[in-house]
Amino acid sequence: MTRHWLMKAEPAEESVDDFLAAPAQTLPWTGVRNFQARNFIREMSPGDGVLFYHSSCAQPGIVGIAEIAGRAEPDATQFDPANKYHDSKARREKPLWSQIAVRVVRKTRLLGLSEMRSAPALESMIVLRRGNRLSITPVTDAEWRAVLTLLDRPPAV
DNA sequence: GCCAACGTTGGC
DNA sequence: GCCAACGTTGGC
Repeated sequence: MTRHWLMKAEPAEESVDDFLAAPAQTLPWTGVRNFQARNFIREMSPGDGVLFYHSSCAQPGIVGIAEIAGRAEPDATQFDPANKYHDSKARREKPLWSQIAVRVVRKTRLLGLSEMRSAPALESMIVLRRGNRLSITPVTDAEWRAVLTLLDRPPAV
């Protein structure tokens, strides 16, 4: 079954443009170090739709449409002592964290956080809930369609 | 830089 | 298993 997700990236680390510039517009999504978000990665299937979100930046919001391009596999960065996401508790034979290939399909206009909050159709989105800090959240079919509709319109805020 | 909110850690 | 302290996220 095809599902939909919202995935947060910090553009200073990896932006939607970095994905577009990569071979096949695809990069592994690494560095997730939260169990709930990791479990979502493990539930993903190739072809799932992704809302690409920029966070911790001047203009937080949705900036592109992407899709899952592979299956969950061990996150390579957990084994690398030189990597900032290194996890000393992880073992090759017993990985703790997962990564997955993500392909950016296209950039969109910025659907800013404030515009998202002001759209009644997006009210239920987990990413908009108070105190939410999850970097990966499931998106319902209705929310997905509502976002695509909003993206086709000029900015409302 | 501030701060709310949440996850993780570790003592007991 | 409880829970206080601490660390992190992320918008502003």
